[in-house]
Amino acid sequence: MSLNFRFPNFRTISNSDMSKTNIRALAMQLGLSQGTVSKALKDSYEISAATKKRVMAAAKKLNYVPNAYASSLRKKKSKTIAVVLPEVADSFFSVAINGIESIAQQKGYHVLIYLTHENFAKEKAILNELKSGRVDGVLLSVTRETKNSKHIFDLQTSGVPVVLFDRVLEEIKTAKVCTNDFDSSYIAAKHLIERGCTKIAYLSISKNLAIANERLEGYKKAVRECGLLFEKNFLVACNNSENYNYAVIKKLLCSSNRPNGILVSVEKLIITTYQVCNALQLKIPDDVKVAGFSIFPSASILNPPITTICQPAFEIGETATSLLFKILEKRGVELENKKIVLPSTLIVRSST
Amino acid sequence: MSLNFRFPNFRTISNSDMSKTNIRALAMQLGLSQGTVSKALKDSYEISAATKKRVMAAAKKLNYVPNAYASSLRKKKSKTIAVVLPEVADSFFSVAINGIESIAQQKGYHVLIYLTHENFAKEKAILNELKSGRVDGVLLSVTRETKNSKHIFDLQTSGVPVVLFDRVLEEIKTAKVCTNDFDSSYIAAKHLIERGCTKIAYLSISKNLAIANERLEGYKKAVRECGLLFEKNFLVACNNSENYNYAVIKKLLCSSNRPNGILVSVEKLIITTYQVCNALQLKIPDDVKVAGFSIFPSASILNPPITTICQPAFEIGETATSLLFKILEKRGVELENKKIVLPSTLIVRSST
DNA sequence: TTGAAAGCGCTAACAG
DNA sequence: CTGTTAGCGCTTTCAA
Repeated sequence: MSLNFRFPNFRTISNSDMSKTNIRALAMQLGLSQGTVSKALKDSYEISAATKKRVMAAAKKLNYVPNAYASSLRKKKSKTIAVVLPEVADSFFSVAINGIESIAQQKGYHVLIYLTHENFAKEKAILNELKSGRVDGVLLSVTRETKNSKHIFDLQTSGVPVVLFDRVLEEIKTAKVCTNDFDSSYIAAKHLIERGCTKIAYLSISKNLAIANERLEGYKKAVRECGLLFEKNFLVACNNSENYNYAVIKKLLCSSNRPNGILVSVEKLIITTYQVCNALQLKIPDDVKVAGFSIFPSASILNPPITTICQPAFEIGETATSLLFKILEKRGVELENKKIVLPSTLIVRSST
Repeated sequence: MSLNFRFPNFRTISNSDMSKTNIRALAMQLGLSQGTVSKALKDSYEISAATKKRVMAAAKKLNYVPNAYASSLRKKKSKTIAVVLPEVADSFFSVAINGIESIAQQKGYHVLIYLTHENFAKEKAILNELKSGRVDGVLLSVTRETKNSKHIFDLQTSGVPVVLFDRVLEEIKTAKVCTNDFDSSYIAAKHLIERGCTKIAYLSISKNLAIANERLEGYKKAVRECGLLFEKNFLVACNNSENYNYAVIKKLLCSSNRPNGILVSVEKLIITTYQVCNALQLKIPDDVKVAGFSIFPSASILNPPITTICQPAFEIGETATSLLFKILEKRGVELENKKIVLPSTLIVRSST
């Protein structure tokens, strides 16, 4: 008569059969209860050292990995956050994601990523889905179409904290992290003026976005202060279409009253601007000086190297994520409505 | 005596109380069973049109969003995939993520993102965690340190399909999507030779990565075929440190036997190469011609515009994801070990 | 120090 | 067509 017969629950521990080991199987193998195993695995003080050791060893041997969703369901915590943003093929956002991921990984959190592609309806649908308990919190940078914030409010109301970054919305009561858009735009415009620009155009991307307006206002302030003439055609509204943007920038630079300075409010448009200048044989910086918001790694090897307002993208991502965790850890009720501003830096290069 | 008293389960439908509505609450409000509500919500043929309508209306009114994890737990499907890759602040990967996300969103799947930062131990830990049932499948691009593939095999064995993209591992039996690294490297090297380069250096990033070796071999073949002399110092092993890379490239270009052509195997190193050339006052393409693997959006406005081997990053992401879904939908057992090669294109610009 | 039992919210088989 | 029931795998009282 074998030992196995006497203790039918004690089977030789082996990982040869391919069924996914769950805590019940593990407990059976060990001749312990699920509860005990569960506690042992999380190193609970209630469990004896010997048992813990045995449990850990068996878990390792059987390659036991606890089911994430069972645990989430039970604990009502998902250890997951969502990042919702317009675009990832953009230096700013991809570096920001890096910052976000680094903090999340450090905290043992998982990161879900959702791209809105600047589509408000999609943003709404995504945030609505996130009420499902899938995530403990959300990091959001809104689309350029987002005016209304009800969808965000609803998500918060359903118990999911939201932290806004970069493209923030003032009206939402929560922590926000962004850069000093107004000031840095002002500084950049001033810089163009100092370098001799008398007619400065501004390339914008959105009428709704607070940060776009901040940048616009910073530019306007500088222009106004210096008493420069301001033609209405100097304000160029760009959008998501490269062809369209190329056309309007070309029109700007072909006009009889051509600007001699351009402030570009967003990275993508810098490329278009350079391309138009090349096509029109306009020399930067001689014919027209260009500065722009960007964190191009290639800024220094462009032709010519471009003066940039460099945003602290990584830090913005990190900070927003840390803030979110503070809220999740309930250490941060007082963080509601806190706005953290991480300054950009003007890096002067030969384009101005 | 009120109706409410007679039918205590019938409360007026309202969303005023803040408790998160679950299916039970919804069912109670409606005076139906959970099962019926569940079926009605998924438009089951078993349920009458009238009931469906009533249920849908109430769900909407109460802002009911089903708990994702309860449902995942029950169905043993997470509707989630993971993307595991070295880096996101890199044009190639960020565009690939775009492709991935677009297909996933279309299929109603969620995307978890994990960065390994070229760290093999991290890759192992991440893949191990993904045995938790958190995801239905994984898209993986390995670190440059990854030699061993046991961790991947283990994940597959635990029932999670893995599709490799870009940085693939031949030994793993699964679907793979990459570009024609060997051929395009060969073509680029040939191009340099046609443009008059007689001494071509190659900047590499990893000894393990299959794709790095493919690129290297393509280069070698071209050099060999054309009978060019091959100095061992023309093979420059770069790594993750910008300073180090700058130093070795500088050394290369300062050597008495300076190459007059450089093939750069990875985007980041292009910037360093340009910077070194600028610092040394070497003229591209006169003193040295440069071509590189890259999908820089700014390639055309560099000084000079750089000849690139342009990888179909978006399509690689899309294709890998579609393949993964085929496998998940069990339509793809025969896809095991299928390798899809999406060709890169050489875009000749003034750097050569 | 360990075990038993209840239940997170949902789905799916089976009954009615 | 609708209801009942039994779990998915885990954690957490509470009892022993």
